[in-house]
Amino acid sequence: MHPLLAYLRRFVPTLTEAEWQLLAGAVRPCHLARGQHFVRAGEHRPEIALLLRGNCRLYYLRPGGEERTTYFFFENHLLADYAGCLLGQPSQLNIQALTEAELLVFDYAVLRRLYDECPAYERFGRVLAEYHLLGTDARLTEQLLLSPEERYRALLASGKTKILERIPQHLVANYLGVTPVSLSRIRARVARER
Amino acid sequence: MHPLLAYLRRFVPTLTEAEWQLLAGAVRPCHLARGQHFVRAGEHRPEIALLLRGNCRLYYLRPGGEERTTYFFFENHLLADYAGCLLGQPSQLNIQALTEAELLVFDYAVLRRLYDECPAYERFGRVLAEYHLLGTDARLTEQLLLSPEERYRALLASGKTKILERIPQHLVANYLGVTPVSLSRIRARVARER
DNA sequence: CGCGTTTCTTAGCTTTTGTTATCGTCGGGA
DNA sequence: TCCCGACGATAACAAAAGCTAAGAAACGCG
Repeated sequence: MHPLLAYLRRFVPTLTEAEWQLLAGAVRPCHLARGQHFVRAGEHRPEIALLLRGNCRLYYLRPGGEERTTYFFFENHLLADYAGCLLGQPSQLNIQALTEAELLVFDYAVLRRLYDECPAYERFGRVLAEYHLLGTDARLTEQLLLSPEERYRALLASGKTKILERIPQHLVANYLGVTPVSLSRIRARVARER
Repeated sequence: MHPLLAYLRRFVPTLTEAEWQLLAGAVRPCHLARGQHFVRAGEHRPEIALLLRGNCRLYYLRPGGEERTTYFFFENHLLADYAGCLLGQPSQLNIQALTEAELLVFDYAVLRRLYDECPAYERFGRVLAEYHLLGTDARLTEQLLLSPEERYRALLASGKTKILERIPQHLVANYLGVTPVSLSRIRARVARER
């Protein structure tokens, strides 16, 4: 099965072949070299991409030019400047390939039109937004409820081993909301007590 | 105009009177006394409420029984255990009235059925989730990018004066992810330098 | 009006984090 | 093979936050 169709059906199991064809023609492959950007702050890039292979990071530039990585993308996840798509504004964020990456890309405008023309896609849009809202909300709650050390332990305990296995530690530190030095100390503390 | 209809039309301007009638019959008023809960952790309460008057807080219970407030609701905002509605699970969170409050309530099951039966409501569900996702995402980003003092300054600079004017400071501290004592020090620092 | 609760500030002390810098290791590229 | 850059651990110091406690001010309620 086409990987994007499989992705859509995870959210809308009833999506028919005919409905899929409404989007299929707009999909094009895309390759990113390691270090290459999918979108940079200031650009407007109203495109949605399914990551087939490799991984990417989402980061912001702080005043002074310092980078802060807040999210990671792995195989079979969507990546996009979602806020930029919804608001029609330039991106605030940067998405960059951490490894070579293969994508399937389509214009947000196509999906937006399908929202009007086909209820199955409107449903997809709803369920997708709901799904991401749950994830973002859980992560915000974790930030507000847990200390840095507790957040690191929670990451250890959670199923997200891909982050710890495949992402450089100083980026994981950003993701947890601490400095790389601090995460190194936390790791030493946690390791010591076992 | 009925306040809930006005709310729906902020997200779906084309909603017709006939479509509104599909939901209108399921809506009932609800009153909360100061301190009373709309939902408590452990309960399942698959209901959506529009807050007409008063304000409420959303908080979690940490191990040990300590409360951590992470969100505030004001007039003309929806409140619900959204995750519990979507997942059909008991609530992880608590929503409590900080003042006397007037609500309009309807069952999530009704909205869920309208998703299937009426495209206008499916659209409402999508746009609502997208809107909340943008807000939650912005707040998560703020947590990851800004220091506590920067977050307080950002709250001062943002339009959310209602939070600072109408919410006790120790709850605002929770909302910003710091202790009440620490927020008091931050305020002293910020005030000193002007 | 008076009393008690809530709210906020301040202080002293401890713990953690941020900052800067150094060092060792690893890996890719010339 | 050599060199340079990226990555991570560690140390020393400064800054900030957490914790506990005490006191002042504001508020609600009887």
